[in-house]
Amino acid sequence: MQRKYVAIYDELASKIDKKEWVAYSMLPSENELADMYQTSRETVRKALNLLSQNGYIQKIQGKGSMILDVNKFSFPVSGIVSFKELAKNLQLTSKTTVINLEYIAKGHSVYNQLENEDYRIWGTTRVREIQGEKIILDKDYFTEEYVPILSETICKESIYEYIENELGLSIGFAQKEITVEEPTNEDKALLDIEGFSTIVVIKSLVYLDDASLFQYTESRHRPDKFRFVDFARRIK
Amino acid sequence: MQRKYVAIYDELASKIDKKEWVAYSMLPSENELADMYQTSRETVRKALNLLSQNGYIQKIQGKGSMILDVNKFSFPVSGIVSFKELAKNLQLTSKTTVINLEYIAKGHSVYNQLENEDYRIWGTTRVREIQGEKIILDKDYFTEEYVPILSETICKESIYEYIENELGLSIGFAQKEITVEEPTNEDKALLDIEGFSTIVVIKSLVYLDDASLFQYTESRHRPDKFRFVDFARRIK
DNA sequence: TTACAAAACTTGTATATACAAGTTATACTA
DNA sequence: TAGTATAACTTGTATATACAAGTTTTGTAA
Repeated sequence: MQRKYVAIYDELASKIDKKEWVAYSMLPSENELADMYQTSRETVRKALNLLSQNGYIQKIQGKGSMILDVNKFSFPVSGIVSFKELAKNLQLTSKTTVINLEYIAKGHSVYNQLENEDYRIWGTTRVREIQGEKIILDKDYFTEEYVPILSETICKESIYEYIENELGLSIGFAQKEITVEEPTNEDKALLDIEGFSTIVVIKSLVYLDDASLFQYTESRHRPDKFRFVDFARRIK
Repeated sequence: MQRKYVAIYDELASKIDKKEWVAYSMLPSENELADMYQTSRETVRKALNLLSQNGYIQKIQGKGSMILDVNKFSFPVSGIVSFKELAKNLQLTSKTTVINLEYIAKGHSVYNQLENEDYRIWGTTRVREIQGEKIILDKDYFTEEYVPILSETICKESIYEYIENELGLSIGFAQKEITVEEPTNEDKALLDIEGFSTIVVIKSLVYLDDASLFQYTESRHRPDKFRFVDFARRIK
């Protein structure tokens, strides 16, 4: 199915991103949009709810839908985004070096994190260079159940692209935790962090569409280059 | 209006929070829930969408809605939550000291942050103590337009409670940015951060339901006590 | 028993209608 | 002119129907 409401969402979001529709002005009314897209009001409302959830608009009863300034904090890094997408969006020169790619020995704590005993676990360590500086250390773990084969070439390119396009897996959601820790010896050896006494650590559990636990990741960032942007709605 | 779908959401969310319904099991089907609550399937689906957005369930086409483990990272601090709610939920002994409460002189950068020239701006600085340690420095700024009166008593209690219950303002959404900075002299003077060379800074722009910009906040945390938990869905 | 097809479930999308609730413009009255 | 009531908009909620699409169970045939 084409999914009309997603198509409408994409088109409206694109117009807001490209500033064809300027912030603080009003969207056409739901009935007007329904006419424009030759669809029903309910279908338009599904598209508008997506826009609202993602911080594009604020709906005001009786008045209409106001377009928000998505660039207030310049660039949102929230959600699940891969490093490659990120670097491309920010137009930075970036480079990925694969430090390590191997099966993790049984008994390692990731076997608990991934709640898995039956399958072996792939582990890979990668250094991310931005503008020539080694800024980020990514440690990713996958169960062999979902990712049977993993090569250095794939790790150097985009693992997410491989997983979604080649393996046909569909990523659903992630639980993330951000903390600040002291650098480990590995951090000090692999990253350019002279003079820094802390590291920002983002631990993620990533799940597929069918809610199966699939990946555990630790992304370790030099604090001066770390920035996390979030959009949150008040729960009523 | 009673808003059936919110009532259903609250009841289901509560059962999952209290673990009356256990993680990884399935919710009753949408038709069964519609029967149970004497309502239509569409109304049930609105409640389930809220659950899905907030990380309570994963919907799987053809199978049903799986209950997720909300306590995977133990406690979600995402969304817009006040310090008082937070401390209560975590059952910590906490104390708030009001350092400062005054009008901010024109020319200060918050007049730009709040995009305001016509009204004066309230500024308050507060220290948050947890388990006897001075951990968090909160600097809040409000325009006089929406908050005409602010007292030390209100700041010592909950400003949000005052704003929502007394002033009748309805908070809509917030844009947040998390970064790591060097401590200022003020941080060093007011917080227990001997031996720490970094501070986690959360800058927030808070908006009302009608999308009007209302508050600017800087919440400055000692890094060892900082923890941010997030739930993110993959945008398809 | 096994394999396959069909039926009976599940959630997903699209449409239509009705009325409630909030805002704004209009028209009327004093 | 000023104020007020009304009408005409806006979004919000609730319901019903139909069919698409994915999963599981059931029943039948080999």
